[in-house]
Amino acid sequence: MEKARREVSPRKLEKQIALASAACSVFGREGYARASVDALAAAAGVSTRTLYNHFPGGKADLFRTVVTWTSGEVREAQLARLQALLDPERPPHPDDLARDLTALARAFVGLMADYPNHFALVRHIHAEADHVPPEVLEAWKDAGPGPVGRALAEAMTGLADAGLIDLHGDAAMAGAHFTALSSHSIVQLSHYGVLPLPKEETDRLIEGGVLAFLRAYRAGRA
Amino acid sequence: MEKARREVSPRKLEKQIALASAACSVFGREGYARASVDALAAAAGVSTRTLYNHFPGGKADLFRTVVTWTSGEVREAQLARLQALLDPERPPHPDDLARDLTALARAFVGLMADYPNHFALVRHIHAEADHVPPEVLEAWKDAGPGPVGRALAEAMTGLADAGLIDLHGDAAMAGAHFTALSSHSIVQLSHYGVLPLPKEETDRLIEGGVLAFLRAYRAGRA
DNA sequence: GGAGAATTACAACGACCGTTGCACTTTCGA
DNA sequence: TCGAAAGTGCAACGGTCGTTGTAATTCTCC
Repeated sequence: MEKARREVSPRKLEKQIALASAACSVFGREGYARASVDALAAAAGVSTRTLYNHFPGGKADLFRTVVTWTSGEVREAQLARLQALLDPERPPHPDDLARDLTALARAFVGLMADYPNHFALVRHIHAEADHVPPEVLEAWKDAGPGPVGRALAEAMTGLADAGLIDLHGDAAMAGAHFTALSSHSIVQLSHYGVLPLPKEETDRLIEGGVLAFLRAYRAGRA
Repeated sequence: MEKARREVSPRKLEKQIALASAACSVFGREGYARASVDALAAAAGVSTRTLYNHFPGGKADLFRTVVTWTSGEVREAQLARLQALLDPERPPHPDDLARDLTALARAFVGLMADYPNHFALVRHIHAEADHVPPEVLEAWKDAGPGPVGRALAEAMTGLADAGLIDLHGDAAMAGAHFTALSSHSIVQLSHYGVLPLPKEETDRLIEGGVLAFLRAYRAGRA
């Protein structure tokens, strides 16, 4: 958490991170309305009063912090995986394209299991979009889906430049179709990662999605 | 609403429908936790007390009823559109395949605009899956996504039998890929239909999705 | 060890909520 | 027209919640 909420001593930062981390779990599980301040404080092993000392704005203030913080965390993880598996500078060998794309899809889907609190929180943001302050919504979009979508579009452009795929005129759409095909069914069936889908089923859906993507976007077709 | 909650007089039924319809709007906008019983009653133009007369179980009872009722409504609408646009008995002419699939995708996306309350409610169900009684979750799945997914798979099988598409071994997955490609981006960008996406952009995304689907599934390819 | 900051426990407040009981009024069919 | 069924307004209950104040306690670092 490189961006401190308010320029403060390292000791305060530690507690604030503990609070934000615990709050992410509670907000994700309960949602904003149901999450009581007492529960938020207890989850961080902290008295209610110190929560208000660190976040003068109370529950809303903490929520705002949590959203931007966790969104940044997950974005970094996602960008790292994308960079590692599909570096635009070093396109894969044609024979490895399917394998690499499958690995990328698996990595994306795996994020839901690695950051369940974050994605639970995002689901609540989606549902309560009307009640979330617009600035928070913007912060989330800027910290999460925005950069990732752009990076994925870049990666697709890289693959196209290497002659591996045909963008059919729209790199962003190709990226969106990749995530749609590789994650839509899994998100649907696993209730956004809540229900544990059998691993073999997950693999089958991912592989099917990647194959469909390649049929639609592999270079050298009609 | 052919299935009456409890076998009752027509007069009661009318009020119960009014209550359920209004409650769908309130629950969708506020979520379960935030929706107050007073607000639910007021939205139906009814006193709090009569709400409890019709739904002895109170808020939870009303919520249960609303979920199954609206899910059934939307399912019927969706099945009707699917039947009208892609009757398995009468497959389209090959030249019309792209046009018909585009129309179907447009119809599916249009549902979100036609039943905004329902989809808002579904979003809340997704987010609060932990707090929704399992029976309600099951009722929703049985009344909504389940039959629609099966019908779509059937339609895909029909297209394959007519030699129009190649299922690549899995009709259900083909159907899932169709909905993924045609709706994923729009759902994402429009925040589940909350933000009004420009019509031209919607059309562009739908058309792109259908074209990608056809590249992946049209018959007579490698 | 002691100054000063940080944290705690505790009580209290006003507000809202879900639910119920009761007496009263409206509605509607026979 | 009458009588039962349905609906209403109101008050009240126990409960939870967000938030704040205060005084006592713990921790950290010089």
